[in-house]
Amino acid sequence: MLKSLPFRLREYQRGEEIITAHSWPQESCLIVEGFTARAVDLEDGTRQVTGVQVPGDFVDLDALLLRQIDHSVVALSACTTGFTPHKDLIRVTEQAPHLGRMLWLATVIDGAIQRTWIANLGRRSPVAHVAHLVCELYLRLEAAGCASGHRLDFPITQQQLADVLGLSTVHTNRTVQELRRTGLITWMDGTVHILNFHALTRLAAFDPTYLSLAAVSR
Amino acid sequence: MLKSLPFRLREYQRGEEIITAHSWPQESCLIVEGFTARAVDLEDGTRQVTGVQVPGDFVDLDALLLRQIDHSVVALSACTTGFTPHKDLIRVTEQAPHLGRMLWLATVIDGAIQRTWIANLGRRSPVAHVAHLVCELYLRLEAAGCASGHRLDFPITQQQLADVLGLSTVHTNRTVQELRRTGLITWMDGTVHILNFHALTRLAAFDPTYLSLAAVSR
DNA sequence: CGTCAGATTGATATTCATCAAGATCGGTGG
DNA sequence: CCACCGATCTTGATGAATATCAATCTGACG
Repeated sequence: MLKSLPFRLREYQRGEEIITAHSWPQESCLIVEGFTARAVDLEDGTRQVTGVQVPGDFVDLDALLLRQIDHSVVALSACTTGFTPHKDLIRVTEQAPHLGRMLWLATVIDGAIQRTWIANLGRRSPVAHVAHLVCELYLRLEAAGCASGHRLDFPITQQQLADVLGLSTVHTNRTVQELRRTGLITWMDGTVHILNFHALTRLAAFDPTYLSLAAVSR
Repeated sequence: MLKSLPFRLREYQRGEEIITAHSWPQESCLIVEGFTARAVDLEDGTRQVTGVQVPGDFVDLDALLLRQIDHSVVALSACTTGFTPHKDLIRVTEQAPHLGRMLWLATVIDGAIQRTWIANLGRRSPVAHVAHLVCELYLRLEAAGCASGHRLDFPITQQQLADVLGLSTVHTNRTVQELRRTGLITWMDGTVHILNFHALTRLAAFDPTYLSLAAVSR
C-alpha cells in the first residue's frame, strides 16, 4: 500500500538544501540514498544540527501535522529522495490505521533520538558524545542495510560535525583525534571504522534501547 | 469523547517520581496541575532534563507506541495527574481518526520543542538559554491558562535548573543572577516575573513558531 | 603552478567546573 | 524559646575545558 503511493524522485548534491526553514511543505520527503541533516540557524550566524537522517528515514514527517517547518534540511552527501504529497499520506492514515500508527511511531522514535541528543549535549563529554553518535549511526545504518562489519560511511565535514556537537571546529578536530589516538576508531575520507565496538559503547555509555530497532525490524 | 475516557487521578509530592525509567507503562499520564520534568540519568551519576511538562501536557504519550520508556518523569512541584489506559487511547485513535491525529500532533510538538532545546544546549549562551526557557514556559503556561501578566510559577530548584541547562549548579546560579542584574526578570521563591518581555525575547532570539500555539488553541 | 576547501596545530583568552566555605531559612526536637 | 539541622542559595579561589585567532599543511582540481 505504501509502495503504491505516488511519489517523485529527486537527487541532490552534497551540501544542497532540500527543505528551507520556515517553508510550508505540501509533501513529505523520504531518504532513499545518502545522508541528510536537520539544521537550526540562529540569529548570530551559528548553526545547530538537530538530527541526522539515513536511508529509510522520513525527513519532515512532522510537517504533515505542523504546517510550518522550523528548520532546514541539507544533504550531507549526494542524496536521492522521494517526495509524497501530504494528502496521500493523510489518506493512508485514515484508510489503514495501523500504517498511520507506523508513521506516528516514526515521529516518536525521532523524538526518542532527540532526547538522547539532548543528554549528549548537556551531560556527555565531547569524546563520549562523538562515540555515542558513531554507535547510534552504525546501528541505524546497519538496520537500514547500509553498513556492516563495524564500518560505516559518514561523509560529514568536521565543520558540520562541530554543528552537531555544539563545539568549535578546532575542538571538534581535537576530539576526533583523541578518539583515534585511543585506538577505538579510524575516520578517514568520510569512512568510519569501529575498531572496538564494545569499548566504544562503554566509553559512550551507549544503550540502544531508544532506537527501538527491535520494534522496527521486519 | 476524550472526557468520557476512564481515568484515575493521582497526586504526587514535589520531587516524587511519577514514572520510572525503563518501565513498561500501560497507561498514559496527563498533567492536571503542577509541573513535571523528563530526566535521563547517565552512568556517571549526572542527570539531564530533556523536557518540562505543564498542565494539559501528556507526559509519556510516546510510550503508547514505544513500549519501554527510556527516561524517568519526576514532579517538579506538587502535581495531580490523570492516568488513562493505553488500550482506551488506542481505541480512540481508531474510532476517531481526527482525535488520533491530535494525539499525534501532541507528540510532534513535543519533538519541535526538543529540537529547540538541542539548539539551546548546543549554540546558545547560558544566559540566552535561560531567557529562552523562560519565554517558552511563559507562553506555554499562558496558553494553558496558568500564567498571565508576565508572571509565572516555576518551582524549580537551581540544582534541577542546572540539569536542564547542562551546567554546574554554581554556574547556573551565576547565570540566573546575571539575568536578574540586567533587570530582565526577577526570580524569587519559585515565581518568575518578566520585567521586559520584549528584551528577553531579543536576548534569547526567541521565535515562538515552534510551539504551534496558534494550531493548538481552541 | 595557483587556488581552494578542509584538516591540523600552537598560542592565548574566555568560559565553565570544582572545591570549599558561608549565608539564609524553614523545620524540628529539647 | 532556643539550638540545631538540612536544603538551598551564594560567593571566592583555582584549575580544567573550550573558544578564538592565526598559521600551516594537505590533497583535489583547473
